[in-house]
Amino acid sequence: MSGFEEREAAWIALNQTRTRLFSRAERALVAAGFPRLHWYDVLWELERAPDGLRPKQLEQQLLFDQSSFSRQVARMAEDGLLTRHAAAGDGRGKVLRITDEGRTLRRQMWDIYRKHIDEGIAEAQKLGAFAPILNLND
Amino acid sequence: MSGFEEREAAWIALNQTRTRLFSRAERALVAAGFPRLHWYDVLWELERAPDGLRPKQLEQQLLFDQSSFSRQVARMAEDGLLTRHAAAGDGRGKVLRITDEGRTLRRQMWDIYRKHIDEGIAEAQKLGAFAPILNLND
DNA sequence: ATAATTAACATGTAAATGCATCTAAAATGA
DNA sequence: TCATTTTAGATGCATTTACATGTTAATTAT
Repeated sequence: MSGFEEREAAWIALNQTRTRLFSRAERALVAAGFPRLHWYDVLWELERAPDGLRPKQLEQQLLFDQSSFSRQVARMAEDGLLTRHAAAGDGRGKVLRITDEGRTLRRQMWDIYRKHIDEGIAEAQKLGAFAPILNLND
Repeated sequence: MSGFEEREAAWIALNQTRTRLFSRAERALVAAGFPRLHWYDVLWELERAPDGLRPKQLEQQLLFDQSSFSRQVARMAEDGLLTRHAAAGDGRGKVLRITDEGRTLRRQMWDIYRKHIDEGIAEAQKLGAFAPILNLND
């Protein structure tokens, strides 16, 4: 049985580990002239959806603010990373699809992101950062 | 020995769990008329430092951007949550100290934050969200 | 000692965020 | 069917962010 303090400790560990890795990966991406990680997330979800996705759907999945996401999509469309078609059967909506350019960018970003995930998780492990999470299960 | 794909999976789990919990807690705080969680983080670090902290130190610990943190501190000072004294022995620097008002706000925010940590971690556990992290250790 | 470099923090500015609001199109229901 | 409500997405606007740069003080090198 894990008490409350263990959940707190697990959260702190979780949060610190993720923040550190995320921050380093973003810095590396920006330093290499690439966009930030939330661009990556959008590209990744779109790449996994061959039939495209509705903005609302993606926005909720990625926990974006609605208006921010609307503009995010506009920026990415302007950069040629995705297209916005009118949604068949729903005159209000759009369907987003990744472009070849988007796929290429995602792959390039992944090369950097992957390295940081590998290093960051390995380091966290070595530092025992996951111990509080493991402790939840006793 | 854990291979690379396991680190990826652990990262995805980590990231999703933290993002979800963080997002919910922030929504709840804002809905209750409180500031966002990075305000909380600053207050918490200051509360644990009876002699105060230098902005640079805090900024690096919390992985803030330098200029953003400078303005963040200015806002919090304006709201009476912390004070900025000249640093003894360093004419360039400041020392930040939490105020009583800051302590009160932190405690109020914690009541909400704590609940979300408890629920969020418990839910993640129930959903098996930590499995990929546990898998790292086989 | 003093000149050159580095460090701490602030600020100008352009871009991003998020709340409130708007428009147009479904869905609901009387 | 026609009026009401809800939903998808865009946009105006004030706040926030982050890069670049400025200012002042400490450190280092000559």
